Amino acid sequence: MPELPEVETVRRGLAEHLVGRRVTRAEVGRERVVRRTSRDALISGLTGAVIESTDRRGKYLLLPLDTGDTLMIHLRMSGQVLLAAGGAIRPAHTHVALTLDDGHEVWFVDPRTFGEVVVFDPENVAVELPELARLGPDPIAEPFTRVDVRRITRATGRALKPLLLDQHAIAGIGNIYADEILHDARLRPDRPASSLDARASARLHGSIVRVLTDAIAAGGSTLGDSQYVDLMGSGGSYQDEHRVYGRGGERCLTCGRGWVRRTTTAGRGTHFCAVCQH
DNA sequence: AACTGTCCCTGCAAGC
DNA sequence: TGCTTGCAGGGACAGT
Repeated sequence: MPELPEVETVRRGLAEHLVGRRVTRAEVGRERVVRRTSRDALISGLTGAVIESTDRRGKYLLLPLDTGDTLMIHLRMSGQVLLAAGGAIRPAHTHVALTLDDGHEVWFVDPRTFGEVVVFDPENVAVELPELARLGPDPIAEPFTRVDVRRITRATGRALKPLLLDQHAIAGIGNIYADEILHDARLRPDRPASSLDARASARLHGSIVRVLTDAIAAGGSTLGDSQYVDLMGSGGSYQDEHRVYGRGGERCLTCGRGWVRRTTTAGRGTHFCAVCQH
């Protein structure tokens, strides 16, 4: 499922192929993916617009347009953004198709339709896209220091895993990377965040940055079921470096002594090694 | 503030 | 083999 590293990989593909391109045609299939506004709003907001740059905050893809508006794409669980030749056969669940002035098409494909596409006015973000306005710091795209992590962990009574999953606290971390980050930092997911001393908190900061950076370098994680792929349809390879996620019941790769436990926290599958994580 | 549960949706896997 | 049921998961939201 797309988290910060996967969305960043898609963003880099968009930066390479979409910047400077004009949208000559916009088509919307299922109205659900444009539920925040409407089919007409998306089509009129995109037709004739030039994509000026690419940005990302957490899991939100942001493409500023020359009209002053910004195109936002959120992949949620099963969304994909694909680049294709004009006129190519569109896969099932292609809900938005944009034709570019160089003849290529950009597709938004999403079987579960949890994802969404919207054109909004960034001047009015607090009203048009309130979740984006309330997002916490992005650990890769924005300055993010150990002082930030210290502040975030001290100010709450929550456990580490739900805190990492909270997009208002830190933007971009989902279930896979929360488990991998906590394993890397040798911290239990159910440990109260406020119990971290300065040293453990600094370790957590290091793990957040390191795991996300490594995952971006690997092009993200592509699991068997969720089928994350980049703009060109290629999968990532970071799943080969997962040490706990999806390894419940296996011997811990890090300490070689414990077994990876799979529990449920915050309604999500949680994986950790009780021997090396405290 | 911080829990839990619900909803949205489809594909896949397990059970019958 | 073919059905039904359950589960996964991002994230907003409602209720406690």
